[in-house]
Amino acid sequence: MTTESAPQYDPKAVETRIYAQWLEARAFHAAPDNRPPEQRFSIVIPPPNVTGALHLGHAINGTLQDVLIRYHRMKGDNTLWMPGTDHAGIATQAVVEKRIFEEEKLSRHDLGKEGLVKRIWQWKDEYQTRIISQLKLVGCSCDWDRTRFTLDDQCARAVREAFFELFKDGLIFRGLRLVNWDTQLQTAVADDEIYYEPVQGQLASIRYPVVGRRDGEPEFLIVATTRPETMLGDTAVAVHPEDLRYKNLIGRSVLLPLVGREIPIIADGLLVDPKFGTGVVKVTPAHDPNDYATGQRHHLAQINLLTPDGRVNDHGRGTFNGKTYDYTGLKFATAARKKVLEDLENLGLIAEKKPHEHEVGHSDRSKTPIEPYLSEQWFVKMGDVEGGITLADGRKASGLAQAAIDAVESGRVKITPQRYAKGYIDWLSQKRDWCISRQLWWGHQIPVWVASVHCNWSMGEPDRSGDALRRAHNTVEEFLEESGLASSDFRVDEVETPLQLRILAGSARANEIMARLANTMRQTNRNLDELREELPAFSGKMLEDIELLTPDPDVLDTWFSSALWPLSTMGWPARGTSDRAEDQILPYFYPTSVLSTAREILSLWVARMVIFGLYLHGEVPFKQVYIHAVIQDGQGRPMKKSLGNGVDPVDIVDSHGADALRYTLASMITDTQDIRLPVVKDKTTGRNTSPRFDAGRNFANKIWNASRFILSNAADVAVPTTREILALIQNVDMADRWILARLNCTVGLVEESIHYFRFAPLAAALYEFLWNDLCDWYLEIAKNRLRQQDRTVQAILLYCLDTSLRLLHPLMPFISEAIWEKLPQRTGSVITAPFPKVIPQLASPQAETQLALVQEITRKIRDIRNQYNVDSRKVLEVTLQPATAEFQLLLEAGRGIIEPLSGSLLTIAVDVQKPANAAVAIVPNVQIFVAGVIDPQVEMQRLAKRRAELERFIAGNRSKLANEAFMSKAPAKVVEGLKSQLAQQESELAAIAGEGGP
RNA sequence: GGGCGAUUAGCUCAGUUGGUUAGAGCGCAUGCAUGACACGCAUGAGGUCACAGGUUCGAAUCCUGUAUCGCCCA
Repeated sequence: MTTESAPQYDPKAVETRIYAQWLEARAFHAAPDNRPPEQRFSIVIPPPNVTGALHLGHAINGTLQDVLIRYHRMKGDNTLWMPGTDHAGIATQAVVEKRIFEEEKLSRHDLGKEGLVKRIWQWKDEYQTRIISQLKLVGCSCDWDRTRFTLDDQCARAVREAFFELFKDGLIFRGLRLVNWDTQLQTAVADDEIYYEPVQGQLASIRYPVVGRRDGEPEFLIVATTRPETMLGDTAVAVHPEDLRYKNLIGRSVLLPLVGREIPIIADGLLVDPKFGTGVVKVTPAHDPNDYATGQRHHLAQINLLTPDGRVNDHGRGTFNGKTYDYTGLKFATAARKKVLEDLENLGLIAEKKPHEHEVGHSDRSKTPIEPYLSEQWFVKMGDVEGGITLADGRKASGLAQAAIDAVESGRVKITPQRYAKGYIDWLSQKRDWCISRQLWWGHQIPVWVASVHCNWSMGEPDRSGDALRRAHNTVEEFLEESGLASSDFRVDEVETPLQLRILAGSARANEIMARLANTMRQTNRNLDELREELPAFSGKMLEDIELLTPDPDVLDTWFSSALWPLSTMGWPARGTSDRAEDQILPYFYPTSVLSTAREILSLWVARMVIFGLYLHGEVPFKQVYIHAVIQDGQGRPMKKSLGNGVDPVDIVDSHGADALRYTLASMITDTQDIRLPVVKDKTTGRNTSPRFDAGRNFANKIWNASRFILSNAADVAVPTTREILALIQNVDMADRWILARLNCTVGLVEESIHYFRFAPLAAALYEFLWNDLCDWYLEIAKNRLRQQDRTVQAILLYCLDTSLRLLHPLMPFISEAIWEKLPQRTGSVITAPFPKVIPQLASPQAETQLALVQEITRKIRDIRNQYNVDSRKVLEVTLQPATAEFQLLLEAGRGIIEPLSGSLLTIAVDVQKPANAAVAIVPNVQIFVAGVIDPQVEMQRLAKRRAELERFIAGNRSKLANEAFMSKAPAKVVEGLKSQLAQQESELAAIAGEGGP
């Protein structure tokens, strides 16, 4: 033990060492044991993307989770914090591609799929290491032994199983739908990966000739569009059914310029606003979401004009007025648009062109404009299903989305703050199918294989019901069974286009076998011997019937694996069948206790975890969702790389220490949705920081010094037990009683704050007790008594310190451990010390009232000293005149506090005379006279100010008490309070008047 | 367009079911090298609780509307 520690707390000197000690002690590791469910606590970390390093938002969430985790660990719960990272499909691929292009001028096509994926794995290794080391620097006590990655084997197994289960039950399907298409990365992207930007464009009005025009009818219908190139794919024009201008034309048709296609004039009240523009709208089902919906309503053809890389395909040509127009190969929204406009202009079919600003969706990853694109994708069916669905626990639900809605509405999952539940439910209520396929290289391959039936014998029999497919089907099943797979490992069905079978690999082994087989079949010179070696049962018969076996080229949306995170990290689909304790974590720790995350992924991630949890495992993934506030800079802008306003948590750990970072962040986290952190550039390091973190550093330093003081004054005393303290308080003075009551109160506040996720009040409770109560008052009171080696004070101080360190530990783990080590006769680590409990016998409202009076008197005397500029070393002669003998006793008891802390010598008496030339102050029931400092003018001012205040209060209170409505309706307690307050104010005023004040 | 949130001291924010004189930290002012701490101590100044109505004996708090800023979903 060392008591000669430095006068300034140096986080660098202890943090690394202490973290290593915790790891060494395996303090973060959790394994199932026989504790009952109510004594288990688990959190799965929202896995940070391996895209890049952590930012302050991660530090906030890491801090909050660690507070909960450390608290529950100390409470004696079996506590698991499951860590890991997310492969973040499109984001990571885009970042790595961009980096490789910048540094080596190589595209993904130059590297090839294998080459690129290898490079991304390198990137992932680097960033995962970095992310984990950052979390460690912040002090996070995750069970690192269990660290998972969404693309590792265990997670991949869960993904395959989940896909298989959903598919089997008809909840995954393939369909031709309009998706958001990134023409640069050439993949579908999710709605949340799109940002909208105003673009200065042009609104062109185009004339479509009416076919078979009759007298009195217009020659043209005029449509306005900002995307004229899409007209090539128009399959209708729409008017409002009630629009008298066009009523007669409904059911007729127009001739599509340039293309020469006759397209119908339809009536649609949803698409068309008759008051807007000409009241005629072109309909391009394959290139606009609203038009797509219209097309569905009216069974219109969908003509896709795009190639995957964003050029016009073969549909982009036609003949009009005897002339051929061809746009194939042109970039859709640029070159094709220009040429379409030119050609229309030449034909005299442009009625008007005017500038028009509109919002254009851009891909968040490639920054290029998004095109709505009609393509074949995989979807999870979110809506209600006829006959309902069966969840893994046997319960029924009308559909996946509905199951997740029910979970929140029934309270099985609680969302805090509650207002966010609405957004969750609203989003799910749309029950929109979830597009889960992405045309990327980085991600989970969709566990589906497509077998093309051999042409030799299928010729002439291309119908679905034909023998050919049935035979192929049987062959595949036979083969798979011969390969040693159970029928539960795969599924062959979904005959989609003639002569193709889909084979779903539902297990790792099935997937592996399919890959081997596909590989063999791809070879021109099929080396069957090699395959036979591995699969002895392989007869070769398959090759007669199946021509080609190819993997589905797509990967899964990242959120698919993220949605499985609570399950996959705990080993699902293994359900703890083995005897090894390590395999039992799913039944033991699932459902988890809390999920802490930011609001932006409430629907994308949280809702989907609930869906998969219920559907695949029959249980919600977490009982509580806590949505934390989002950090912004001082101007309320999000912290962004492009704005250069981000603060790196590692920089703050470096400059202020992890505890200061954690404390400061927690102190800012309230129920509001945003928190602002003024950001400044540090002049010496050039890095972004914030003066706000000084608060945390100062607090840590205060704790350090208070501890130093206590330990140096009680070095040879053991920390008393609660029992010893309870014996002691039978015979202690008011300050001792008071500080223990305050400590006890703080325990309650801390527990309550953590329980309700109120992190700012948690930080405030710790601060107020340690700084205000303990340091500012009790330590000062104790100083004299310590000089006399007062054993009671020593014991109480050590008891307070010990309890405080435990209370502090969840929020400020390093410093609490560093000081804990110095506690006399203490063994072990604070990380596993029992968390303090509220002890009713320690509460003492009486001591709190008594000390409040003593503090008030002390402050009044200090105030007078200050106002009169009396040297701090000069001892003041002060007379206290209590209202009653009872108060006289109280003041006598407080003498030992007031005198040293105000630098005064007290005379206390009920019937004392006010000394001449004394400054006066009044607190309830006590008059204070400070002798020998009077300056009539200053005194006059002091009293006048107070008198004015009093008169205002008194007037207000009197009028309230005179108000009959108030007296009859206000609760008695309030009236009583007001009356006694008024009495005090009146007596104080009288006292001031008695002084001959103004 | 729909939903949600914010507006309280110079700055960043508390203020739990309406009830005594609206609080904190930083900053500011004054004084202080005091045997834990100047990353400190003591004291103080500083507020028409965005605005306008309403409910109530009583409103920062509840209701309605307005303004400004922001977020989420389309």
